[in-house]
Amino acid sequence: MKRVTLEEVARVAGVSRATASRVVNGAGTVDEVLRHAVERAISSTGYLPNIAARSLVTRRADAIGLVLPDEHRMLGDPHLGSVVSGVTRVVRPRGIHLVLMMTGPGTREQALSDLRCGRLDGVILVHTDPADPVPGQLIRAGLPVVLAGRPWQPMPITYVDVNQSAGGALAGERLLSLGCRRIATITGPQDMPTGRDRLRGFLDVVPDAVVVHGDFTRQAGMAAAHELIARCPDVDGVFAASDLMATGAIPVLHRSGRKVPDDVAVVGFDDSSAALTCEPELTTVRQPIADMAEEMARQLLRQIADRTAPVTSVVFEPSLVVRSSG
Amino acid sequence: MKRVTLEEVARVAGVSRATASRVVNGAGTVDEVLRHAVERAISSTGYLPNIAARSLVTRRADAIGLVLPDEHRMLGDPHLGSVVSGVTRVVRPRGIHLVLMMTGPGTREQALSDLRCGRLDGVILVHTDPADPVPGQLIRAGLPVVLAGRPWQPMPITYVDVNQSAGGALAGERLLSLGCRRIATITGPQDMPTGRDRLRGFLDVVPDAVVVHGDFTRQAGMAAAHELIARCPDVDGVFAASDLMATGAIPVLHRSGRKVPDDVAVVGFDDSSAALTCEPELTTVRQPIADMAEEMARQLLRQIADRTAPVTSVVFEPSLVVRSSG
DNA sequence: CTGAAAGCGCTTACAG
DNA sequence: CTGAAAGCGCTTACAG
Repeated sequence: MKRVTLEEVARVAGVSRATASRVVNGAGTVDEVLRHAVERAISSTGYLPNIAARSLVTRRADAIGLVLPDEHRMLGDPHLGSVVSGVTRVVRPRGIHLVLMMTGPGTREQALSDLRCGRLDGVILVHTDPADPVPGQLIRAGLPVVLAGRPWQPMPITYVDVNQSAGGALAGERLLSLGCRRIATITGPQDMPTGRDRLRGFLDVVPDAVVVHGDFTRQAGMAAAHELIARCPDVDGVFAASDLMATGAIPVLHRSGRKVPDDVAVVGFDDSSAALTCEPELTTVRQPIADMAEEMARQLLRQIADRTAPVTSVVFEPSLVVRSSG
Repeated sequence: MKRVTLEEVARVAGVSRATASRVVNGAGTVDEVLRHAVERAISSTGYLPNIAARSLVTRRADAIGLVLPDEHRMLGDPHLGSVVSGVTRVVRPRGIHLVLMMTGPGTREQALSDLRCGRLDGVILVHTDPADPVPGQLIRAGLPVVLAGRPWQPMPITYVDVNQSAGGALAGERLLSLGCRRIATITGPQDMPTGRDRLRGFLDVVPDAVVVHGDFTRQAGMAAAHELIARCPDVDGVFAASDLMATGAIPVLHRSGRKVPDDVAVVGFDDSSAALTCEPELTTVRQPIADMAEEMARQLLRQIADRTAPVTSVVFEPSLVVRSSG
């Protein structure tokens, strides 16, 4: 099974390599007759273009990177599949490869050098943290990059996010409409935009809520529920800023003799798979992850096509998924 | 920021392009003095090799594909993160890219042509189904491939799997040692090796178990639990062949007035995140997914390095994770 | 150990 | 619209 080159296709079709190349790349400026001859030659020889040779001259890798944080934070992330699926939808039809880079601490620079040496045309950065220098370096180098989620500090970078505070408000309104009178929230980390925004939106709607701090993990949800019961025994509505925290809190509430949702309504955030496997099933705020991922890919492709494209931010609206817990 | 080429490094170091190339690639046959000169030139110029140019001559892409089934089956897959993380651990230090291909029906051929045109050096195939022609085509073409999980039909292909029947046996032994007398199992699909093997191993240990069929989904777990209660009201031990089915079955058991684990012990399979968010937490059979993924990557790299490497299969042993449900 | 030279397979001005 | 030719940046026999 030897490799078929353009040279051979051209020979079979009786045209020059240049013409063969034009029809492979869909240049409109080829005579019908020759085009057909080349097309026949392509299928009869089973020709596939050598991507490396093409890249060498076009200076495009036709590959983008999806840079994820290290395993500790990502292993349990319920959204990875949806993100990949969304990005794939826009990238695949264009023949662009999705390169997954799961980075440990200090390894994110890998993406930078892949970009610099032309091995990647651009990257989508997920879950950066405030100390991460990569986004800044990327911007300074003028390399195409899109952030998943608003950056920690304001910076001129394209990002896609969900309206986190609107999500918090949705949760608050739900608990209010359920008739809850003593409402509490278990927050996400307050040094993350996500954590802060969800809380802010929630407090806009339920200003007198009891606030207990958490960090999005299940363990934090359990600890917070204990604290909540002690501080506020008559609590009848809880907004957990992540589904994971909600799944931690519910068993604690149950064990304290409180029924969910009869005694305490619980609303989560994420609509992760945990929302469905928990008992009762979780009412939760949904982010359209796959759609957001599609948009990130589109934004990145736009930047790659036009290096001077303006910095953009796209914010999606969350929705409430009503199930049994609240 | 213009691109630095080997040519320039050579000029700065005062050597030929060939010599510069040798030190970049770590060929041992370079004089100490020249080597140092080149290394200095590399860092002073910030040189990064152009991968496309290198690929063109080495005929290696330095990229492998991870081919996953379409979103429907993968979105909820709890293992994606672990698989990626395991593969990354072996692939990254070698500078090899991990290309994620999430395939819809009929799209798996993409991987094949990427392989043929040299854009990928090999692929790891996850969750093939029996009708999938790709594994066969890959083998026939002599292209490097590793399967995640035993193939449906016997074929000469390298794969990595967990000892599924040993896992079923582990679950059976657990229920037995708990003193259960009326034991049942909710099976996976019996046209999948995974489903069959888990059942077989379980029945080896609990030959008189009541068997209800499922398909690994949560819905199937709920339906099966209803059937089970009807057919066998005194059931006191259940092995669900997936955690998802277990999380579906438990609430049904609860609603029927049976306490888990007091009245009915439940053991799952997968040690997925669902096992932790369910109440009570699930006792389950664990597969060392990340280790298995590492091994797949290693096997693939071996095949890429040596096309005549013998077909191998590596089978890992599962373990029982005891929590509260059984 | 080192360098001059060929060649990997493609795209793209440039002429015609 | 078409083709001859240059060139993308690297690696690797081949001589020396």
